[in-house]
Amino acid sequence: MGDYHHGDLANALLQSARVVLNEKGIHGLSLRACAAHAGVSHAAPTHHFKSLRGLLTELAVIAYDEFAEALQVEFKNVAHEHPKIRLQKVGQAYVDFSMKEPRLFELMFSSTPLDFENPRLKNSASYAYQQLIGIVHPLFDTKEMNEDHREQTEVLVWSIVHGYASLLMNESERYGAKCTDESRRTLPDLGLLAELLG
Amino acid sequence: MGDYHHGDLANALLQSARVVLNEKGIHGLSLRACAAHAGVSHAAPTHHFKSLRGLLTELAVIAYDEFAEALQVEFKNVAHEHPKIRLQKVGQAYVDFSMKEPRLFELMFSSTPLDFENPRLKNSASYAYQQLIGIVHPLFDTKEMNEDHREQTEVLVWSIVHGYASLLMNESERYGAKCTDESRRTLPDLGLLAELLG
DNA sequence: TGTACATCAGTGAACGCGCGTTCACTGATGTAC
DNA sequence: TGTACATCAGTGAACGCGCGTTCACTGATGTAC
Repeated sequence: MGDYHHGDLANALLQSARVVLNEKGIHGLSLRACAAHAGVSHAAPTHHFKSLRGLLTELAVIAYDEFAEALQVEFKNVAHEHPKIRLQKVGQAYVDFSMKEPRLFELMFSSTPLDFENPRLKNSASYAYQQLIGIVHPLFDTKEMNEDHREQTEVLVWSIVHGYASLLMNESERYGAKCTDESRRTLPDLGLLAELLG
Repeated sequence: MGDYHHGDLANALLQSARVVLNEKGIHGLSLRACAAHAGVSHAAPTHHFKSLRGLLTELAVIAYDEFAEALQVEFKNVAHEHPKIRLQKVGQAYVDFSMKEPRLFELMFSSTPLDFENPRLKNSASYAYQQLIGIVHPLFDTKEMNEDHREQTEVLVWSIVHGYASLLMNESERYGAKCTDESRRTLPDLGLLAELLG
């Protein structure tokens, strides 16, 4: 049992952190809890992470990478669809991720104290953003729109899917998973907005 | 100084809670911190709030009420405008509130453990929601849309403004207030979406 | 108007809890010769 | 191939911190008579 020299405790701790995160939520996540789950003394994590914040930051890197990956996969799945369909489907993938990994989603987007100066986190976060925004670009091909308006439109699109995912998460956290039935999990047809605002 | 019998300590504690919330954030908010700020012994709050959760819930009621009030005021200001302008402006009021009171906004919408069984909170929260959604209704007058589609459209509109406010908050929390310059604080023209999606 | 007394609000000491952090330590590893 | 030794990873006891909660208490209030 003298498991001195774990080999890759840093990663083992991140795995444990993820489990603890899912079981107890962000506020139940502590260095000691991770150490306990990894079966290691509570002082061990300090050798690998400066602080809880450091560990959370590394976990957020994983979260953003998986998130970007999920968007990327869907992006490829719908490569040959009409741009509007692609937007709708990748938007749905965004929402799906928030439901499949609510705690990771929370970690990325709620006001958890992460170290956004960390270059790896910066990278992963902005890469994930690019995945989403990349979806909007093809839609512009047939439009005449100046650069400012393009940017604003991108942010609006991001706002829709992000807002929908956030509201859905609030709902399911507050009133239980019962509310998150199929119809709620489905991002409504964005064409409805064209109808309303047109 | 023997300030026995404060008179209205419950409200004083809520005021203090608000100050502490703004100064130290949600995670710095504790019953003891509120008591200290109110100049009262740390055991006093228990006489008025069952728990920290109870106090946060009461504070959230205030937050939702002020939020609804802000939307309501703007709603009246623009009563005679075209429905699309009204939507845009009330949406802007939503975003403005999130910038003016970021901590209250966080309290309402982040995964803070509030007691959503509390009838007063239920009331205030759903009332605030009605304020926003009420804005969308006039837009339907000239449209033919079935009930399902109306509901979905309402949620989409809510998602836009909520998502925009959330992303803005993330940005300013992470990178400081410098990023929240005027142009960012302004909700982009929703007509851009009609252009994109139409 | 005055006194007795029940009620209520706030006190302050104490409890146990989980936390991050520190520290001297110990045991495993791998390299130098 | 074998031995000495530096390095490194994990240990476990200890520290101080802020927290919510409890408890017997005390002082103010207001009502009954």
